[in-house]
Amino acid sequence: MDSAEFHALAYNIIRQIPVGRVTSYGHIARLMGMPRHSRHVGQALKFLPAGSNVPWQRVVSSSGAISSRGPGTDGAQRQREALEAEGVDVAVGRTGELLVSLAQYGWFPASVDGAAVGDGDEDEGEDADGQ
DNA sequence: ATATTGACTCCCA
DNA sequence: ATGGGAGCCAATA
Repeated sequence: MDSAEFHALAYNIIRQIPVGRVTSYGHIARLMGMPRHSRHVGQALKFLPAGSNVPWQRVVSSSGAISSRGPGTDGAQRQREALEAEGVDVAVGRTGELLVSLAQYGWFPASVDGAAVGDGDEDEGEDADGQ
């Protein structure tokens, strides 16, 4: 698979995250059939062109924490605002760590439309969507 | 071509 | 529950 295809697939999945919900890099990678490419999902978001309809803000780490990619960047801050605007409650730690309750807003379907699940490490699980 | 980094995750102390 | 270290795959330097 090409990096461009990887990005496209990642975007395709991220676009399907419902409003008011968040998921993790690792899960997206898993849905793509590449559970070991968690970091590259974030990488793809970095390649994300402006104006795209990809809700990158709904993607956080597996701990539900928003990675503060640099003290001089406001990305994490904007991400929090965007999430709160969608109704997602974001907790802020002492040092400004942004935490989202995955138990409450986490969205982890076993598979999504257009996703290629099934590449080596595969452990099917029921939708943890506990609405 | 080799070394380092990165919007990560998991396991063990 | 928290903290530190190793594992991973690609992109960049």
